[in-house]
Amino acid sequence: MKPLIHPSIDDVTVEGILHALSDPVRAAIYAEMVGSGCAQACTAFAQMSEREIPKSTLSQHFRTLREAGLIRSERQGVEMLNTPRCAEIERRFPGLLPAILGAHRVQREGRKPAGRRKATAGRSY
Amino acid sequence: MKPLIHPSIDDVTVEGILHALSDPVRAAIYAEMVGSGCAQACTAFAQMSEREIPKSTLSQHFRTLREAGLIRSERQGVEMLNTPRCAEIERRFPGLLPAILGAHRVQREGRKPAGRRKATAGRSY
DNA sequence: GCCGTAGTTCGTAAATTATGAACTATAGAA
DNA sequence: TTCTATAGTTCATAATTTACGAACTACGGC
Repeated sequence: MKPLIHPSIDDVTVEGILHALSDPVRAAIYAEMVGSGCAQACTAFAQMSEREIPKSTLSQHFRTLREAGLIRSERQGVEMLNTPRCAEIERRFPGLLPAILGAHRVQREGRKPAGRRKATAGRSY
Repeated sequence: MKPLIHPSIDDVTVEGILHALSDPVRAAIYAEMVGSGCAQACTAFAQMSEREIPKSTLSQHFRTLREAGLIRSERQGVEMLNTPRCAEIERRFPGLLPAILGAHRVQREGRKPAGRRKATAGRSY
């Protein structure tokens, strides 16, 4: 097994991030990961988009997220724990992730009459 | 010539926007277009990325931007005038475009000691 | 060692993207 | 009106990327 590739934060590019998050499955995975707060195994996302996602595909999605610098993956026993690299990215591209995640949220919630999402100061992904 | 497709703002998706702007050429075109303030013809961007971009490719890039809802293209005499749909998108996905353009700027300017970019209130793409 | 779980890698089919060549639309001569 | 040049689009196809099943690797019990 080749060692996993985690780009240094300075090598993370906007293109890479946008590309990674332009796929609905990866966006959902990432949003869920950020939302839950704690590290999660890949399997946790197999049943994400109505249809079961094949594990080889899922593996590629995680690789894309990882190589875009969005997440860090660490083997923990038999499974792989993934954690978002929010803080680092926020330092490099201030406001980018909150804006993207916020937009995805707007889209999911579909133009609701009045959103219950106040603009809390600080990290409000 | 088929009539150009401009999605209604409600059909614009985050995925579409991210995908469109995840290409460096398109991102550069869009940034330039937003920066300049005025409508511009496609040809204006032929010499964008060091290497001359073939016009068929350029045409596809504009189509992608257009169908993602990022720009509006109108024939004006022999050429095509393109204008960004910033205001509409800002209303649908508040903060998304400024964040992306800002991040692209950070990347271009490459970690400068102190940026000369104050956080002006209002539209500061 | 053997088994089960969790992921990765490989090979190939399917989908996207890039680009030259041919075409369309428009403006301004001749 | 026809000719010519400019600006873009469309088409066909080559190159690149993505999806996913099958085979493989890694780890933790038993």
